[in-house]
Amino acid sequence: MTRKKIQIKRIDNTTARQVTFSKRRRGLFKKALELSTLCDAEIALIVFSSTGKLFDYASSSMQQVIERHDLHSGRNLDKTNQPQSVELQLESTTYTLLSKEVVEKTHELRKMKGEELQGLNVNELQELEQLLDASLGRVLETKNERFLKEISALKWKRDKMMDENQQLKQQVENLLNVEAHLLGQGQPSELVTNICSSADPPHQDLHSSDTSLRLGLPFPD
Amino acid sequence: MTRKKIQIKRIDNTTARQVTFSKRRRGLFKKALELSTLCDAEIALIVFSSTGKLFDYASSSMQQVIERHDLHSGRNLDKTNQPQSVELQLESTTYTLLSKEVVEKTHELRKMKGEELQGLNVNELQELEQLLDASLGRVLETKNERFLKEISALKWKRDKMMDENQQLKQQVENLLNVEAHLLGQGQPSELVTNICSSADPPHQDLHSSDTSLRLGLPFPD
DNA sequence: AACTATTGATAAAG
DNA sequence: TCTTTATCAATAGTT
Repeated sequence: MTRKKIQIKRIDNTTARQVTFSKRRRGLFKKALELSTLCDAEIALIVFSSTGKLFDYASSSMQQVIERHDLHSGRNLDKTNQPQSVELQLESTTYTLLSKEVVEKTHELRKMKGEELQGLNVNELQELEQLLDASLGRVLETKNERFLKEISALKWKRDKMMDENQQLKQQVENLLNVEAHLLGQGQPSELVTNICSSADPPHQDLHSSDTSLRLGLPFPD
Repeated sequence: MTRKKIQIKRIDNTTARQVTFSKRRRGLFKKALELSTLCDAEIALIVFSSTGKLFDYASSSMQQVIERHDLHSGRNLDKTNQPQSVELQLESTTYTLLSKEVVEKTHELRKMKGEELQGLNVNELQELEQLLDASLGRVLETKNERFLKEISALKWKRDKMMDENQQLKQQVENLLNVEAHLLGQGQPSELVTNICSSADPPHQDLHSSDTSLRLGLPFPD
């Protein structure tokens, strides 16, 4: 479909899979809407992501489309007799699966937090170590990016402020010159000298802003 | 979408509508199949043409997907009356909770694996870093314990073997003495000297067993 | 999240 | 309905 043709088979990389899911899901729902609009069709679309999140669309009402579908599939094993047992069976199956998933993910999380290492052999510990190390690396990298970004932003702001200061100083000087001229004096007043020197930052500050003091805090601006 | 762009609104011409329906329906089903395959999603698609003909697709089973969808939408708008509604309501609630838990844990796991860091601010990254660091520390500690344990066990075994060796050597010597006595010789034979020296480990081996070569492998004994 | 080079889908025509 | 073809749309890979 684009930069390269892809095989239609499960995408192993989790991130790539989620990105593709997001893109294609939108496309699919758009197509469903277009078909129902263009051709006056009644459509229901149900999608569960691999993480279990639900997305759905129905041109009319979901319940209506499903009932119409049930009628078509010759399923009139209706509601009043013993059908609920089948129904409940299905529900409990789904429920059981979900429960197992929760249990499994909980254990995995505990292992990743180093809280449940007893059951692991040395090989598994080694693997976990590598996983955590890689993860930590990514976290540090991301944090680093944020810091560098913040530093750039602050430097830019600082430079801008310095420029503005320069202009303001110039303005003040000009105004003082006018004042001096009006008063018939050749020297600027004491007051002015003080203002200028206190507004002028030391030069070494160019490479050591106070950003370092804020590391770890969310962007304070 | 081709020879000319079209408006997404009902196609009035019946023939054209049917032609478009046919083409787009195929496309839609293809996309649904691709999405479920590529992204491991559970999908159900129901389409009724304007003439009332049914087309459907489900990645697993239609009933299963519909069931799951019903549970998600926390429906108790059931079929008969409202007797089971209390029961189903409870199940729905539990189901919803479980589903949310799965989604939540999935995300947490992805964060811990460093695969989903975009949504985190610097503070959260910092916390995650600490968590991973602590976890990594515990894993390393556990691994260390295992290694030390293995080393102790091996040292103990080695010492035991050395003792046994010593005893055996003594035995051999005694036997040789007996032999020498029987043969009327005062010196032990060449053979014995060789055996003793090759069985005697060098002293520095006390502190460098071959355990290091097995680091990372499960207890080889 | 935005971009873009490519592949894919499809409107119109036969 | 099928095929062809000119175009428009979706999206995989990349940044």
